[in-house]
Parts: sequence; structure tokens; C-alpha cells
Amino acid sequence: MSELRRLRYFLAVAEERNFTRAAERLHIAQPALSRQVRELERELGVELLSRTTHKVEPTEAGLMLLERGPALLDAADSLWRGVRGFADGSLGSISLGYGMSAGYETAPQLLLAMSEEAPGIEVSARVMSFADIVAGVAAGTLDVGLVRCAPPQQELVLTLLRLERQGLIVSRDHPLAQGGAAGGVDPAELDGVKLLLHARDHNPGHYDQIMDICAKAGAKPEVLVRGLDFDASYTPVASGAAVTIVGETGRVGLPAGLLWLPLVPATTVEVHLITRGPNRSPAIERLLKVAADTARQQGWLQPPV
Amino acid sequence: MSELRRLRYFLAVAEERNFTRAAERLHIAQPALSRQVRELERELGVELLSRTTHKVEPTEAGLMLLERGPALLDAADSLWRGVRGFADGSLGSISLGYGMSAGYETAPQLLLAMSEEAPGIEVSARVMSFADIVAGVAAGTLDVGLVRCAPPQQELVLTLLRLERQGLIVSRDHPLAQGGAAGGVDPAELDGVKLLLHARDHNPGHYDQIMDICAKAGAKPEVLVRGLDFDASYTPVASGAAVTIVGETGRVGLPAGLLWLPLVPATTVEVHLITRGPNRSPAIERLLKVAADTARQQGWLQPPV
DNA sequence: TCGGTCCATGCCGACACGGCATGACCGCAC
DNA sequence: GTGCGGTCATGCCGTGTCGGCATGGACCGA
Repeated sequence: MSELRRLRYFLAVAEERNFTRAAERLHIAQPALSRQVRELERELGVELLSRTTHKVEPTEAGLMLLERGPALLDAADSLWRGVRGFADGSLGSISLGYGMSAGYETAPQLLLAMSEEAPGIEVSARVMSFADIVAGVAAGTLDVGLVRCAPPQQELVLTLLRLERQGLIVSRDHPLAQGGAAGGVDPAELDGVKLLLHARDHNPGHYDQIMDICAKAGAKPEVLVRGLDFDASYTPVASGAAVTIVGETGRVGLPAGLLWLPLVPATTVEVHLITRGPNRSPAIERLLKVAADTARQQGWLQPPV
Repeated sequence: MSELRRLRYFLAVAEERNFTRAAERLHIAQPALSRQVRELERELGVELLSRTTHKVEPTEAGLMLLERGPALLDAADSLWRGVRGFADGSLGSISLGYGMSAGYETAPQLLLAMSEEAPGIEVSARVMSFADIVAGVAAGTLDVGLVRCAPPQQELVLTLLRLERQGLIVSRDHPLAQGGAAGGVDPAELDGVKLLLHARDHNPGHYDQIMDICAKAGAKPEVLVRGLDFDASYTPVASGAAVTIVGETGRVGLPAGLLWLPLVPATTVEVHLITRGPNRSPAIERLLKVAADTARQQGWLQPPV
């Protein structure tokens, strides 16, 4: 029945050409080994070893087993190792959803780190709307989400990944760009300014946080709702008719004529990885660990000075 | 421990996606199957199947096992089958020694039949002297011998393979060729004729049988001893100075000017396969069987009319 | 001839395996 | 909602396998 063990036993004897030494190598007693090999021979119906009291030699059938047996054991080992890979998080697949806002730097960096630290884990990442990400993770169709201002929702586990400094995107011609452009912009200056934001429904936490920043500075901007599409909606900003607020990573790839001015005093938005509470697979645990390492190495969690 | 069995069990469940049906297929009870799969999961440290009371689905790790597992089982099966091949005589190797006298037809035919009937058996055949063949088989360095007039020796098992009709090789110019050449030669006519034979030491049985044939016919030939080399020693025969006696198969490839004239009344010499008594391997048994079939098909055992 | 070495065998305890009975859970129908 | 059928898990027990120990038996070399 236990074919592979017996094969291992036989191979030890055939290699050592000696039952006693093979038994020591296998950490079993010699009689047990003797009987197991005999049993293997009985099952196969072939004499595998020609034994005299002082010599053990493989027969032809034994030689065949000696040649081809190790490959079988290796194949088995390889298979067990492969399966175990799923247990220790070195193998697996993860579906990740991230918002446009994380697409410029955070998500790519995380994916890069994963491909280096855990090449066995296949991460399929897609840009999705905030609502779809939250719903997907909650429903289990998505393993991990990467979002700004994650909702403090039951069942969802939030892992703070980054504190992203916020800033204003303004046209070079806009009044706010004229002031202390180098030093940044005080939210108080946003009073009455046309501010381009996603609809509150899209990500209430983020909307509220932005508005809260303004309110705390005593400013009441005039909100213009923009569609979900990002780049195309820059136009009101580009024309100087409005401004918008994005994270620091949004400054890369800005169209010519637009400036990113940090809010002063420094204001940050939290970027979280969200996962479903219990039953996280080893692969997901691994991703969270890689994410934490990446955040530390990149200084993502240090508040701006 | 019994990894392959558990793998088989798992595969059955994963394929059926149902423990109960898989258990039936495996001819074990469902609880036993359930526990074995659980045990496999515990050993591998991975959940292989995600079970709800009404659905069984492989996890990622389970899918991997489902993909690669069958190949492992096949490899194991193939190995067992291969080894068993040595038991049923479909695989093996045999060393065969045969005398020059069998080299013209008997041995080639036998080897041909073996390559067709038992291609898995590697027969390494060599021409050897009678003495070496007998000694080799007796000592176990040779598996099978193919000889004329095998010695009735203890430990050697003789298997009659062929009754070979004997005849005279004479020069076309020799007086014996002049008589009733078409009808054959009576041994009585050998009285006083120079007869080329191997030394008696070489194969006493054969020597004695030839002399016995002559003696029974009242003839006393004059024996010339020839060396072991066959072809080169035809010369005394070719020159017409002597004659020799060989089997019917010796007539093929006769040098021009030489005739093979059957002895009349028909006289045969026994050609045997010799093997060592006990412990014959299945491959050798197989060869003996193929040899018997060949002898029957070729009519080797029918006495000449 | 004697001791050493090596494999085989007898006996026994531990444990793994499978069967049976039963429990727990889910989906479906009424 | 309640009951029923289907499905997988668990508890318990008998049996067979495995390994250990002690010992036997064969062969080799001194």
C-alpha cells in the first residue's frame, strides 16, 4: 500500500548494497527494513535484490527500479513542495483592485515589490471605482483593495499603507498660483474658489475629508462635480476656471501649464489596503507583509514635515 | 505516510466534486474518504477542498494537485508495470552462447523469433566453443546454451530444440560424390574414408555419435582432427582428400565445388537448449517458450522421412 | 574452529485505516 | 416555517500493517 515509502526503503538498500547500513540511514531497525523490501518484492512479484549473507546485489528488475525510482520520488517531492507553497504564501494568486488615485505610484510600486519578493504569487490588478472595490472585497470577489479614505466598515480589515500629502492642482494662470507658489497654499485661500471634486457618492470619506479641511480653515469652496474619468476632466482646471485637490503622486505626468501646490499646513489622506476580515490566505498575508515592508522602505507612513 | 493512496483519494473527490460519489468509485465508505482527505490536507498544511455541505470545490492548492497529481500516479504506475515486466518475462536480458554449428540457421531463427515475440528481452548471443558454453551455463555466467549433443549433465536442463538431419560434405570430385549423389550416401560407404572431425575433447557426445553411426553401418573411417575454426578447415574437404559430416543447415553457403549429401538412412543429431536447472528467470522461461513455438512452426522436431 | 558480520524470522505493541452509526448543516418543497 | 433528503464530519471499534526487540542461521575471515 505505502508504495513510495517502500520504494525509498528499497533505494536505500540498493544504494548501500547493505541492509544494516541502509536501516541506519533510514532510522529504522534492520529487520523492519528487511521485511519491507521483501514485501515490496512480493507485491511486485519480482526479486529485486539477490542477497547472500554477505552481499546484496540488485537484480535486473532492481536495477530498473534503482534507475527510475529516484525520479519518481523527486516528482512526488516536487509536487508536495508545490502544494505546500500555497500554505506558506510563496505561491498563490490574488486579485487586487485599486483606484485611479493610487495608479500613479502606490499600486505600481506595490506590484513591483510583489514581483520581486513573491514571484510565485500572481497578482491580477485592475483599476476599479471606489464603490466596486469596497463591494468586491466585501463580497469576496476581490481579495484586496487599495483605496483612499477607506470606510470603517464591519468585516473589512484596513491596513494603513500610506499617508499621502495633498496638494492643489491649479493652472499657472490661476490666482492661487500667483501667491507664494513655492511655499504652497493655505486651505483658507480656497474660500469661494471653484473646486473640482468627485461626487460625494463616489467616495464619501474622501469628499468629506476634503471639505473638512476647507471648513476647518474657514473656507467654503464652490464644488464642481466631475465625472469618474480623471484626465479628461482636467479641462476646467487647465482653463483656469477651477482647481482640484489630489495627492502628491498626482503631480507626475501633469499636463503642461498645471502646477501641484502642496497644502500648507501639510495635510494627508490615508491610503489603505482593505481585505476581508478572517480567512485570509497565506498569499494575501504575504502581500500585506510585502506592502508593509514597501511602505517602510519608501517612507510612506512618515507624516510630512 | 501512504501518500499515493491519499493522492488517489483526493483526485477522486476533486474530480467528482463530491465525497459520496468518490467514495463509491473508490469502494470505500464516505467517512473513511473524508478523513483521508482531511489527513492529506493536514500533512500538506493546505486546504485542498473548500467544502460546504452541498458543494465541494478545489482551492488553488487543490487545483494544482488536481493538475499535476495524475502525472505522478501515471509515473508510479508506469514504474510498477516496468518492474513487473521482469516478472512476467516481457522484460529482461539473456546471454546466449551457441556453437558454430548452430550459427547458420538455428540461432538466427531463434533470435529473430525472440525479437518479434519478446522485444523487451535483450538477448546477447555469442558464438562460443562447446566447452565454454557448457561451463558457462553450469557456472551461471551464461543463461542459455545452444549446442549439438548436449551432455546429460547434472544441474543442466536440456530442452530439445531440433532434430537436424546429418549429411556428408564432399568435393564434387570425391568418389563418394560419384555414386548415387542424388539419393544420399550410406554410412557404410565411409569405411576407410578420411573423415574430418573436431577433436573428441571438443564435444565427446557429438564425436561418439558420428563414430557410432559409422560403426553401426560397419564402417571405420579414418579420422582427421580439424581445428575449431570452421571455414578455413574446409580445405582438406575442398581438395577432395577428405569428407566431413555436418547438419542440414551447414549446406547453405557451401563453397563452390562442395556438395552436401544426406546420410541414408536418415540420421539426425539432437540440438538442445541448455539451461541451469532451478531459478530460471521469467525471461529465460519466455525464451524457452518462444523456442518451442519456433521449433513447432519450423518443423524442427519432425524426424526426416 | 571460532567469532564477527549480516540478513531473516518470531513475537509483540502501537497506530493507521476502514466500516458502521450518528451528528450537523444546508437547500428545497410543501 | 417546517420537514425531508442529501451531504460531509465525527465517534467508536475491529483489523491489519509497521516497527522494535530478541534471536536464529548462514557465511567469511582469522
